[in-house]
Amino acid sequence: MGIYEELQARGLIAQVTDENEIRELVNKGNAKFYIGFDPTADSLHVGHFMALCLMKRLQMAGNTPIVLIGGGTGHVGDPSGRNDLRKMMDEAQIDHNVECFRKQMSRFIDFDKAIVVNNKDWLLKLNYVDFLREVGAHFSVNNMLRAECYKQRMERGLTFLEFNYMIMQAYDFYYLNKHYGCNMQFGGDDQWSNMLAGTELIRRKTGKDAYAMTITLLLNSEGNKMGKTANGAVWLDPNKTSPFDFFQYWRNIEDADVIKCFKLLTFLSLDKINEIASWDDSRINEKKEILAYELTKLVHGEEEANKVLEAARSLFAGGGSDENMPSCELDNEEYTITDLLVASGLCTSKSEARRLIEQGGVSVDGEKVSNPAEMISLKEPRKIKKGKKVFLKVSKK
RNA sequence: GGAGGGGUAGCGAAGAGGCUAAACGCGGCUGACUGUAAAUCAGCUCCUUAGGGUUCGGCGGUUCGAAUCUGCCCCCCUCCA
Repeated sequence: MGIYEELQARGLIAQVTDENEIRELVNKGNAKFYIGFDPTADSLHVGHFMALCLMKRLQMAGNTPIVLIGGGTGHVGDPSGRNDLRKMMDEAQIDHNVECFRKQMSRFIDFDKAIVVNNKDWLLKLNYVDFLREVGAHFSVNNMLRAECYKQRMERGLTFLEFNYMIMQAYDFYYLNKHYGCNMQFGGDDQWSNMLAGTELIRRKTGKDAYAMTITLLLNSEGNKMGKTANGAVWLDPNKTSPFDFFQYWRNIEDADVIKCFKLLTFLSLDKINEIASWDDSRINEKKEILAYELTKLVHGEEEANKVLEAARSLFAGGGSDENMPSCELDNEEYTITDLLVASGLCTSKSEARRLIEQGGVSVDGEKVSNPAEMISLKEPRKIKKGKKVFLKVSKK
């Protein structure tokens, strides 16, 4: 089974421009492919993670990845927040984000065998009129408006800036094709029309074919994007999403999504995954634990994954060591339980804390607290439980 | 540039002078049942020193009283140019 068939079997492939050509290129290790990442935040998230895994898989099969970081696009800023021109990221912020991306990516991608580029190196230099003549002339507005990505925006309104995004991305592909011999682009399924614009541009400018393939979006069984929580994305940066929370996110996914996540996100072999899938449903929790462990290991390393696994087990299964449970340190020696919840960040306001206590959702060292004014001493570290799944060990600094 | 329609809690959306801290839905939280799942059911969902305080794009005005009326400003949408 070639890598292409493996990707297919895992359900990673959403759309392709030319299946036979792509299979041939990829299976023989002749693909020089790029995936673009816009540095809109200082950490990658789960959505990027799938793309990185794909890169890694293809790299392991002998193909050459090109990581394109969208420093140019970052400069333009996210058009959807267009009344906030001031919020536009400045050079330093973008460079910072780019650095964070590089660092996180190095865990997945072997940079010695990969090419890393930043599209600001060519996009920012473009001359408007030259660009229009060389590139803009090849695009039909009529066609562009028919593209799904714009159709959806047509009702809400579309700025000229946003409208040009497709052309910029197409130009990236063309540029990489010309200067690096890049013959393929991968991206999320929502990028499909932008990617097609690129293959089209290359064909028109050079007469050669280039290929595009999109990755399945990570959706749960209800059709919502995974990797999002009420508090935002699930980040790969341990300072933004702690390894424990990261682990718990996957530990708590719906039953119906478990095997899909194994296939799309882990590096376990398909044989192994099929074996796990064949296990009886009574072992569903075991499956989830393996999934969470594998992903945590990929993102945060084996040592961290072991710690977190142990912490989760001891918290939920009882017994074991509490050494690795999430913890925080506070200034004072004594707090009311209400203040403690706020000071530790478990609640955002005293009202919320009080409510939680009144509803019976808080316990300290295993004992339910019902009085919002109860004093809690931190002479010894205390174990706070909020709801059923949130644990925190609190101690004095 | 002209005409019209809008901006209400995390989101969607009611409310059109006091009965409104603001219906309803989604989302979120807690509890029950479970398997750290889903579904279901119940409660909660601005802040608070529990007296109150501060909210309905922004700043003023009218009024005993304004999310509701009014002046200006900002932003969004639709149509016309």
